[in-house]
Amino acid sequence: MPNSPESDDSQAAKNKAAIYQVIRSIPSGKVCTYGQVAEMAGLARAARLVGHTLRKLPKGTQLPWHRVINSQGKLSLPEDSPSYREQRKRLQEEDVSFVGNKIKLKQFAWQPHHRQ
DNA sequence: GTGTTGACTATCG
DNA sequence: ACGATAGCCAACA
Repeated sequence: MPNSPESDDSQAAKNKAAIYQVIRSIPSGKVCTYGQVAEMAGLARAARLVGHTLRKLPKGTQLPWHRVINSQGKLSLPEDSPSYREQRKRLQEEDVSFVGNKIKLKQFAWQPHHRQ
């Protein structure tokens, strides 16, 4: 008999939920890259999907989206955008320090396999 | 259905 | 360290 594949819509909703859950688990004062979030959500090589998901976040979301940055240690937003300043402000309030416009990933990257 | 875009990333010069 | 390039994949026109 034919398998019962879920619709693309349902799968997309599932992926979004997985991405949300991963981001929710990032502790304060730590950051994750898009690729890392995708991998932890079971979506390897879907870094751009994480970006798309965050871009469409509802305005009043409680998700700590500001803890997701790119692999260069920079924020993936135009520096002149309100969102950029919001993200940077929130991170600095969590004691995540910037050097120029970059974060030291070696220091602030969340390593779930390491004991804190 | 096809081509373009983008809150990505690894690699190269 | 930095910009250009190619690969990637879902959303959008």
